[in-house]
Amino acid sequence: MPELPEVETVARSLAPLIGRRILTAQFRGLRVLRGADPETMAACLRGRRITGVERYGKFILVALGGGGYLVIHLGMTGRLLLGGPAGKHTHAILTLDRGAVLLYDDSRQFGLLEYSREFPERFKKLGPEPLEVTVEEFRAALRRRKTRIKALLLNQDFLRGLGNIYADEALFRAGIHPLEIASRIRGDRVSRLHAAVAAVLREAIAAGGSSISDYVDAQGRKGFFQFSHRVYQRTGEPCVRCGSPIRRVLVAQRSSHFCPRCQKR
DNA sequence: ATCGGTACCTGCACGC
DNA sequence: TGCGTGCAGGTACCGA
Repeated sequence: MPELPEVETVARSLAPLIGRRILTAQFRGLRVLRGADPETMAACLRGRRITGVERYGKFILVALGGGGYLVIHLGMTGRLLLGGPAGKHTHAILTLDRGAVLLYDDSRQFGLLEYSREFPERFKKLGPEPLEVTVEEFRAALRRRKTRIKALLLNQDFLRGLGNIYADEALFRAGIHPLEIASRIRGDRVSRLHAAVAAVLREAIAAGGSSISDYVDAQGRKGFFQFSHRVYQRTGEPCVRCGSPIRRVLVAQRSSHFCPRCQKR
């Protein structure tokens, strides 16, 4: 489900929580706590006021009054829902004042919930925000890497927030083959890729993200950027630009979709 | 230090 | 109906 545009949309949809106080926190599936003790976690949250909700890469950072953060990563199938009944895959239930309830659902349990007293240590190694990185920084970083460009775009230490959908879509827009070696992308192609990444992310945020199977924001609304995908999961369909059938290759064990004619190596 | 491969989990679509 | 296979928005960890 969640890459930068989806996480941004979810974070925005959590705005109604700002100013609310957490009354109780219950945990069921413990895997998403990654070994943390559920009682300790609940005690860290109980009685705290939510002072802000922001996105950092693909993470959601819920700031708590008096310091400290609830750090959330949605993994592949995580959902935050304001209200609604708890289901089979509900792993956390937070009750808040004025009757609000926040559920964390995650069927595959690749997501993460943690409490952090300080700005999270794990954030320090992440790369820049793709919507903030300058073309000069982007160029310099590309030059140092010998890996395939698709794998690099997925690497959160390079840029924080891109995932499989938007990496494929950005490469298509820039006319770059997913197997191209990063350091061999030079000149105009670098600026084209830099601009394509920003453009596809901005458009996707404006569309509320891509709802591939069951992604919804915290208020249950679907995104509609899936209707604007040009290559992602369009294997065999004609390229919107040249009509060639879209192909699929594995790069770093992830499906990569591209047009063999518009994206030559 | 970097890189690619594998593991982690559940659900779904598909062919038989 | 069921069974096996492959695939899915993610990251951590391992060894080369």
